Amino acid sequence: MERKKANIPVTTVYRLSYYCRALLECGTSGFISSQDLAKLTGFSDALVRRDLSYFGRFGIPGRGYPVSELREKISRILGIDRKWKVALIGLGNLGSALLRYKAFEKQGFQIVAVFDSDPGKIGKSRSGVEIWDINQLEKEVRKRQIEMAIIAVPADAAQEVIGRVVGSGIKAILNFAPMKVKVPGSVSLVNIDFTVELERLSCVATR
Amino acid sequence: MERKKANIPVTTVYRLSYYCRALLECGTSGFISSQDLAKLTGFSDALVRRDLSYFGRFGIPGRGYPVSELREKISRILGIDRKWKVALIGLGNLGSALLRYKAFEKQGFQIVAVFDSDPGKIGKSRSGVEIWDINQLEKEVRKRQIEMAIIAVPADAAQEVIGRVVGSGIKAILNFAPMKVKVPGSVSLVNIDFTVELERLSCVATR
DNA sequence: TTGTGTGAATCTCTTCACAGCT
DNA sequence: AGCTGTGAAGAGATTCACACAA
Repeated sequence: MERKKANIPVTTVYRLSYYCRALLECGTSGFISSQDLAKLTGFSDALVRRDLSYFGRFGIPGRGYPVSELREKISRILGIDRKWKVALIGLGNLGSALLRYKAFEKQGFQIVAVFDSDPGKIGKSRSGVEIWDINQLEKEVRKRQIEMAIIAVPADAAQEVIGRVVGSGIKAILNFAPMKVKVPGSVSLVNIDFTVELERLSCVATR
Repeated sequence: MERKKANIPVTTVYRLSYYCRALLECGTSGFISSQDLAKLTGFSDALVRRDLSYFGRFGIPGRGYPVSELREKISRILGIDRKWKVALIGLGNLGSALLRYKAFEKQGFQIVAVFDSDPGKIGKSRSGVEIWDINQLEKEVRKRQIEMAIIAVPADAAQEVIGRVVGSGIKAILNFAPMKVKVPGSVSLVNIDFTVELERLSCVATR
């Protein structure tokens, strides 16, 4: 295990995504300076250098960072230098939209199974993916080696569903349910809460 | 204008949403302590008190915070003590899901017009909301007094669309397009970027 | 006695500024 | 000359701890 990330700001990880995205627009051309990468992403050049320095010394003084190499390094750090098999849980409005959302697949996040509790949906398939009863979760996760779950169920079902997901051995959860769910420390959880973001917007717009 | 918010951490605003949500589960019962509110939300009690203290002295030593009153105060601060008229821009997968998503309406965010560039959609209506040509944006915003926009268009269209939205006089934008867009300082912008969040998850899960 | 509100300490993140590498 | 990598300073956010109000 080469990786040991002690004091890396959470905000750094978040910015890495933007660096990576910006680098995709730089072709494979030779080098890019922290200043240029800063301009492309809207952060400061010092911050770019600091962020990258947490993971090694990728730059060459007087030149900058080698574009392709840096992109690969960041991809590796972000864990997107490979495919992730993902279970989508909840096939309501949002779940259906996420299933059809092509950007996930393009980034290497493949939805390989959908789970729902509606008997009218179970057994069918959508966008080429089979829909399973949530009771089959553990079995399918094992069989298909699913490593990540996207939760798109109503708030009142979220905690129970997440309990099952954790029980199935999945260690990475993206939760869209507007609800503070609890998971063990060994499980990574990222929340996307539309309502909270809307309220944040409404708050800053109200000042 | 009573409001003047100098040094309030951005994170505080975000937590207010969670406090508000937790308070909804407390009925109208008398008082709640910072400790109890902390337990309900997962933050520390000192943080709860600090957060609330930015906006006034709502608590009573020895008792706690009056539940209903606090809920009202926070709603006012968040700007959700009223209705917001919202334009949805982009009626693809995500846009359609957002239009049907009931939680927005329930929180007082009413989608009163949809805009798209697809001639096949323009002029029709969905979920009881009319679909307009994006060229009609300025006119409709004025006519309906729309104050907020939700952007659900592809990344490559986002900056142009947001330019138009800003031009129409809207001062609050929730952007789902995976793209760092620029807006003038007078406009509030909140981004929800699925890909960035997925990568963040993949990163922390990879360590 | 209980629990708020808040200075002071601590911890975390960002910027400054520059030595040193190319 | 140009740009990285990084100590040190600065800014920001959180926790500590306690005076004081009910």
